[in-house]
Amino acid sequence: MNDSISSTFAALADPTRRAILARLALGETSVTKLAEPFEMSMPAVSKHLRVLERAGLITRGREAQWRPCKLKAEPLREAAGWLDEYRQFWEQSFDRLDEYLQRLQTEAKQKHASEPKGTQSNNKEKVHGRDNQ
Amino acid sequence: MNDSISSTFAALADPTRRAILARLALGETSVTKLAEPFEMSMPAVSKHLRVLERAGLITRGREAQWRPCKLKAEPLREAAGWLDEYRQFWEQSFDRLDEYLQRLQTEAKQKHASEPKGTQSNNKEKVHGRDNQ
DNA sequence: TGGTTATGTAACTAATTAGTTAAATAAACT
DNA sequence: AGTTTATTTAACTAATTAGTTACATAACCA
Repeated sequence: MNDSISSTFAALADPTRRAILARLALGETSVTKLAEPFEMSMPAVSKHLRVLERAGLITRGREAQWRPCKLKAEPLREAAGWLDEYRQFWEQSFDRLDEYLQRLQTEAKQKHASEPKGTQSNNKEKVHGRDNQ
Repeated sequence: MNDSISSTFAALADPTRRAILARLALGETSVTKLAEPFEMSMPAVSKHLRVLERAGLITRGREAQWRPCKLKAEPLREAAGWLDEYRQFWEQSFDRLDEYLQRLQTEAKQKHASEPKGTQSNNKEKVHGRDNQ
């Protein structure tokens, strides 16, 4: 498991490391600041940072006694590229869900035409969830 | 590490499991068929399948003595959604690379105007690599 | 020079992972 | 009923991971 994409996914599989990346998305910062939100020793955080560094997700500079960490998004781009090849599959299932919901809607209308308009398409948007993740 | 996205990324961190998903993208198939390309015992493959199943990336049916595996892309959609929040970062660095390459081009033109046209923008596309990953 | 602050390394532990072989289950075939 | 085929479970091992505490390094500050 020394290929680039494996070490990227492995690095992303830990919530602490994802939180660190989220913090770094707000800007470069020191190890101590990064460690603050976690109930965990500094060496533990240091180890997480090394994992992120090995995966190429961060770089570390030097500024006096601080080692500011900086997000490097290139491996994330690779990972997104890998996932993108499967996009058709989740979009396909949404298409089927759309059909299903539309059929439900049609059947409901046929049974009793009193259902207020717009309700179904609202549900559809929520289930899709493309905008609010 | 029992949250959905962590177990998804962890499942994707192994090349064997990614290869299994790639195979399943071509269609539902049996455990034995899935195991064929790998120099690895059946129980090992079986364990990989359990990891994928736990992550919700596959489901297993029953058809006589076969247990056909089927790709479920929903967790991939979640993972892609998580990554997408970082899209601006890799696009941003590309923007900077664009600027850099454009500056190189401009400087090269100023030094000796004999550089054939179109070469630089070709390089730019290759470095972007949005189409050929 | 000596103290403080920021960070990394060493050595250890417990839990998890990825593999193995051998045995169990379950359905089909004769 | 007995055999073959497909798959899973059990029991084990070696390697890796995520954490700990104690110590080391390195730069600044008085």
